[in-house]
Amino acid sequence: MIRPMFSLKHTLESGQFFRWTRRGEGDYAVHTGRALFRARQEGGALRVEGASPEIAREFFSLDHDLTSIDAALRRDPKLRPALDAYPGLRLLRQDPWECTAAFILSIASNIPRIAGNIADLARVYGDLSRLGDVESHEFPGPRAFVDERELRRLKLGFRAAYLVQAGRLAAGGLLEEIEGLPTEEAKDALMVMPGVAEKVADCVLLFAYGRLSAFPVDTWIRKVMTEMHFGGRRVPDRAIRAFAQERWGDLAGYAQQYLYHWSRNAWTPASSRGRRAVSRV
DNA sequence: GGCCAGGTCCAAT
DNA sequence: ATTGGACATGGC
Repeated sequence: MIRPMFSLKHTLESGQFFRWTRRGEGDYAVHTGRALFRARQEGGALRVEGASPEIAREFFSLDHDLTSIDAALRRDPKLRPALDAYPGLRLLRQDPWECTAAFILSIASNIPRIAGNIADLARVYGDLSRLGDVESHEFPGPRAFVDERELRRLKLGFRAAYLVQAGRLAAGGLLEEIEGLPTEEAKDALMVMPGVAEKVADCVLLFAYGRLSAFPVDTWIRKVMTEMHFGGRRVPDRAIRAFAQERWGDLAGYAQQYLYHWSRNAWTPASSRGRRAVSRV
């Protein structure tokens, strides 16, 4: 395969996608939509088994001109540490329903738990796929989620009701209609779904529909943005989104993903600087 | 053990 | 148009 600016590791491990397992250094099994494949990256070359190069190219957004995106964002000095930390990190193009469900499950949760919830749903409702020695269940279609009690037994909590109702709307074709809409209208359409408000809608726009201007504001982005750009004072999320739009325009989504990943792993907030070092896994 | 987690919804200012 | 709590569950 070609060798664009790309890091499989940084892309998969940046918290935008939950259906992967690491098999070794630079070696991953990926399950997205109906595609189960193995992806390996050694010395820059990307090798894919179990899916066509077209599928991989689409999923990993290898058509994005990341060299230009990086150069443009790099003109912002405050973004450089995050850009330098994760060269080759790309926004994915995920399956819309799978992505919507995943970020409904993300509400007031954390990455390990989200991944666990998704794996449970797939195990219970999804068809089994095989690729060599890898077994993985497909993420179930929107019609699978009809029984809220059953979902609560899988420990989805209050998210269970959201998932059932969002599934109903998705089964009715809502997510297909969104494809051709301008981003603002697409966002309004997504927000018709229970459990989908500004933040989740922005995640779906960014991670599934390739709307690179979308800027999801979660607790981490709120923290890093208020400290870096608002003097540490709490401001409405809409002010943060407006600031991001103004500063990064159509690349705000890329800025967001680098900032998100960086703020969780490398960034030391001024509020805790000078105290004991924070240790993370 | 209380607090917070890639929030959302609803009711009461 | 804003603000405070409730909502399930798990991890620290």
